[in-house]
Amino acid sequence: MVSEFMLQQTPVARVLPVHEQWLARWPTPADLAAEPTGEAVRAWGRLGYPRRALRLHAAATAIVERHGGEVPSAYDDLIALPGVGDYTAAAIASFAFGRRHVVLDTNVRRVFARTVQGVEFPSASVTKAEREVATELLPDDDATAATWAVAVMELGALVCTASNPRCAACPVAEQCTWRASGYPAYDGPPRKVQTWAGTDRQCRGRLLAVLRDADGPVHRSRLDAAWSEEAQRVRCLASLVEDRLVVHAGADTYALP
DNA sequence: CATGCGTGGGG
DNA sequence: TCCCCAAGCAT
Repeated sequence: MVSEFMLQQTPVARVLPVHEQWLARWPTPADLAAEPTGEAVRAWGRLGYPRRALRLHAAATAIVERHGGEVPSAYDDLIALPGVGDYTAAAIASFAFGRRHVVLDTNVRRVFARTVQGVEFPSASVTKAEREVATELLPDDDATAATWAVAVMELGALVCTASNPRCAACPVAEQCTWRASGYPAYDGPPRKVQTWAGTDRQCRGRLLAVLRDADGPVHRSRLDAAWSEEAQRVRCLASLVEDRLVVHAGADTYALP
């Protein structure tokens, strides 16, 4: 569950060391739930999207309150937890508990887009037809379905990659529609790339990094020095407070919660 | 359904 | 150098 939260939009290589330290410090949900949320934010480090740290902490708290401290195995219980959506609920139920679920992440979607649909990339959002294909291909029994889910996902992550796929090493290359049709280039709507320089997201990251790297509360002037554009800085600090990633500690000081 | 939300590595 | 991302979620 911890790894799934961390892997939501963050590459595996960057997750590994943080995941290891996290589990050494908080081996159970109760251990994490007993800490202030700010400790989770600090331990999250530079994985990005720090709201995931708050959600993981909130999920740990909910697990203690609603499930006796044990991570639930049922999809419906999992998806009811903060920060757990369809993918994460299915992944935990399947990978950790061996249940039969359609695990549909970006890697799996790409594998099916190529092998079944014959296109280079899947659509921007999951379609009904796409989910039906994934459901139909899923093996019937729990154990085989769970193995299938992790196998297809690894295939997408390691072989059927977004760029420079290693088709020579692909076990289903002979069955791949995209390959059979001569690797037609992607011709859908342009895939959106998120801007970064000068955005609120960058500003928030800078501000939070100051607090993360400090031992205790920091003076407003330290935050002022981290971002020169005042209106944006003020707006972003307010949004961080609103998001509970930062608290107003004193008259002119801020801290992690 | 589109948008906002971090970060640093690789092509 | 610069661009494109990488195992989503909540709103």
